[in-house]
Amino acid sequence: MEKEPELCRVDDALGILVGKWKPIILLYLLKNGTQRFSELKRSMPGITQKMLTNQLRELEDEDIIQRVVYPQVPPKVEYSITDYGRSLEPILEAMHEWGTKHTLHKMKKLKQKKV
Amino acid sequence: MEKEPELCRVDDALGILVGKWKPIILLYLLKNGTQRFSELKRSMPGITQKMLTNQLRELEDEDIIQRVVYPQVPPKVEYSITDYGRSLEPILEAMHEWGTKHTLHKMKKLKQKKV
DNA sequence: TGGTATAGTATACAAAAGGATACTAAAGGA
DNA sequence: TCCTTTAGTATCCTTTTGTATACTATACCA
Repeated sequence: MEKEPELCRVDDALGILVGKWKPIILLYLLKNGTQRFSELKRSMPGITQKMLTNQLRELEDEDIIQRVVYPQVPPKVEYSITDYGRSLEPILEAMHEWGTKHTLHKMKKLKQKKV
Repeated sequence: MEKEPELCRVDDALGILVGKWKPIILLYLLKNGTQRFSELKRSMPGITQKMLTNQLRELEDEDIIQRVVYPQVPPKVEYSITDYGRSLEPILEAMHEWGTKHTLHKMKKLKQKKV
């Protein structure tokens, strides 16, 4: 057994993915390609403008997504995944898969609580 | 193109992993097997007793770890990963790998800011 | 009799994340 | 002239997370 290395590189990935809407945004952009602000908003009922802007900015700051502004009125802004962002796909994939696999487990727990 | 399914099963996995100390605790238990409370505490400088208890309880509530109390004085309590918890390993693995791979990217960004 | 060790709990507080609501500019259409 | 559309800001508030500190029980040891 070797001494543990810098264990927590995990937090690097986690830090980027954490945020109430970030996974949904990323999965959406991964599946549907480039999207305008309003399209994203419409596909996420419940999100406020502020939160959407905010989460997009954070993802942009990490170079996970790209923001392109068209100088028009009314404004048009498009968002898309960067290649760097795309490298997160396996992780999202793995989490999604885990989540679907373990829905059963969650339901068992719910039953326990009701008893 | 099909309509998107229930996209965000991702949050199920994410919800379990999120918490300032949870990934470290999990990696630690995965690598080192069963550990007592005090051993965990010693291996995580900076964590408070309250936080450690708290994070362990949350992981226990999700059936990710198991808690065994020995009726002794002074008390002895051991924590270990459950099989269910072990199923998260690939995700942690993937995130850790991603994190190490992209340290370079982070350093580039740091340089940019300094300019 | 007092100190040590273990695994906590209780309380108060600080910081971060998220939400609700109102506001903006500027072109085009009725 | 006013309304609509788009992609935002600004302000304030609530909830969730995380931190600091002090306190507990009880057996063993000197």
